[in-house]
Amino acid sequence: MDIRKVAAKARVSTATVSRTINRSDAVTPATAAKVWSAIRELNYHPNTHARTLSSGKSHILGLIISDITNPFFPDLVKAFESIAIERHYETIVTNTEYNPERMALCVHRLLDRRVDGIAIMTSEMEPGLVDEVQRAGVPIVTLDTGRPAKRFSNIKVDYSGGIRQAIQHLVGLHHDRLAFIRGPQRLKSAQVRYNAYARVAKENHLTTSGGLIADGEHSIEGGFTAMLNLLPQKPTAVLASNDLSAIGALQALHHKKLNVPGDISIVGFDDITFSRHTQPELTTVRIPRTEVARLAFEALMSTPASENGKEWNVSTELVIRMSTGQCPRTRS
Amino acid sequence: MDIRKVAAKARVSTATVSRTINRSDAVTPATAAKVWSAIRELNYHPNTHARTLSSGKSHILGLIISDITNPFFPDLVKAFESIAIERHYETIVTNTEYNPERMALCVHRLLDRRVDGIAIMTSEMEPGLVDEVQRAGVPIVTLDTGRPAKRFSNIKVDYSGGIRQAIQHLVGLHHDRLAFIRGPQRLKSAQVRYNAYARVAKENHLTTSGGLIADGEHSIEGGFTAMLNLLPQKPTAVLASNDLSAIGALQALHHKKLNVPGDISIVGFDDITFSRHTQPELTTVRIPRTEVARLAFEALMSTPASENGKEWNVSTELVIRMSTGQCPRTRS
DNA sequence: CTGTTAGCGCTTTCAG
DNA sequence: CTGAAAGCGCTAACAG
Repeated sequence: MDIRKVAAKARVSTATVSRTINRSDAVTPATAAKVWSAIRELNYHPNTHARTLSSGKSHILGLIISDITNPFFPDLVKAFESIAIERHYETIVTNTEYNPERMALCVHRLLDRRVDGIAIMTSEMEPGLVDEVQRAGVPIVTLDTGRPAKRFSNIKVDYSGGIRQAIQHLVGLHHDRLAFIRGPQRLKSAQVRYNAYARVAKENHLTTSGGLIADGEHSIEGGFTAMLNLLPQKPTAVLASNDLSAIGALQALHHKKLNVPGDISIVGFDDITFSRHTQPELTTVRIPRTEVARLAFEALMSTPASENGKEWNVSTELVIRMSTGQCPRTRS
Repeated sequence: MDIRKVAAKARVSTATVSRTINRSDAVTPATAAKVWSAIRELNYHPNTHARTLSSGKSHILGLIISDITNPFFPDLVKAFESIAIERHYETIVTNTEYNPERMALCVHRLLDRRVDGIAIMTSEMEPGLVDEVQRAGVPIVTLDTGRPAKRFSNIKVDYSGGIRQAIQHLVGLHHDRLAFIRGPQRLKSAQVRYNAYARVAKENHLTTSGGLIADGEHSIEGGFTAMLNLLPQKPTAVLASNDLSAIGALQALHHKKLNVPGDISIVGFDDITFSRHTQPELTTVRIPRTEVARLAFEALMSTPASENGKEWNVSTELVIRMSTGQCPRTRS
């Protein structure tokens, strides 16, 4: 079942069949109709590999993430795939498992498959790999990594703005001892969040003594421990670098029979699905992942083979739920 | 950069290069060495599409799931991909979004990409589609759907056994009013769980009056509502068809200021990651998803082009955590 | 507007 | 054990 059979049945050349499949407008509606009906009758499906081979475009996109098991990613992946499907692209998703070697492997596999673009959503990236992709002539888009260059775009999330939204919310509730649970400082996105906390806290004349900073490793367990370490410093509110560690903090407080937000307020970052279901529901800074996915796709599509990419900005949104309230000391 | 350049550099024919790449043992170690070094020097990567076109094997597998956003799936997907990579297969993951039309679309897209096998892990399946895949000559494996047939394998999870484990655990704790939160009855896997509950409860001479059954839709919200509806019937323990609805039940009880397991015991099903982090930690029946992924891959690999598939069994495991305890009425 | 034809890069007989 | 050559199924000039 190949294009020749269709051509024969429709009594045209294979070129014409190819043209009508590709919706070239250089085909008379009449002949196109003949071809389509032949296609239907024979239940013909073009061979994508043959297509790729001769056209040079695979219509496959690569999406690299850290770990599909991390609740940050599923929404992103889902959104990216939906958009891709809509635009008739297939997507291959690969996990780096936070491992640089594995990241290199992912990139190479995608390059071998001759993908038409690679979206790297891991907030870490070896510059060497970007080069390689660029040399391969494949558009690439990353999350918070580097500046636009040849075929290279970047999506920039306004983490600082998000932290500022959170702190202002807390300050508005009269909190004055604001602790921070950091993420792994080797992650650029975690660094940025921490720096923003330090800066904005200072702007608001809040103490940021060492005791108010703890490391939460961006995990529930880490957040739990971090919160326990923070407790002796009597913070009135705690800002976590991501939702997972905020959830850990929530559990630690529950464990210590402290009330949230009665005794302490908690704010997360990311707005993973589960944040809506914690006890109490978590106030958090949302990263609009659907939007990120959309921009990533757009960036890949809009980067003509030889042009420079651009920088795409996305801003965060404070989602106020039940884990934040008036500072206990200032309540009537 | 193609196979010809390599052949030229190594001073052999393209056939020989092809053979050494494919590790045919019809190549002298000496010539193979020459070829490999040429490959390395030129940094040659075979074009997978050309390969697929002429060999007929794409080395791509399709993995169809309902929704990557459902916490049941990420582990499964991750495990499947790791195994696939290890064995040098690429995998394309697609979401049906619980929609039959979309499922058909997924299957067709995969067939168009000439995948070497399709794993459908959705616990729902149109028989028509299976036929189509079979006719296309592509091995297929499903989860709890139908009996083995030509190139068609099935993985059978022992849901009944799981329900039995849960009920026996509860009976051992002297519970006698055991409620059940059902899943959507159009899902075969949910039906099986419900039927098993009814049967095993009866075997143990427990009441299963209508009031002890509620619909939880396999979601947190659904579980919440279901639990509220169950409360007037004063169950001493509740078994949920999946963890999400068990988590909803937990929240409902918390909301009503009831203690788990002091007042009521709760058991979930699946053992999603988050079950370890609920308050209290959820006792649940684990479906070993890594094992399921492994078997699915194995099933696809071990189905020679024209042979019948087989049935692969996987059993569940009761994970006892903190949400179950002695029946309150029978405590000293 | 349609047909002819030369590849795309690799695998695979078939000879030798 | 190695090479020559015929495709795999499609696209893209180039003619007409």
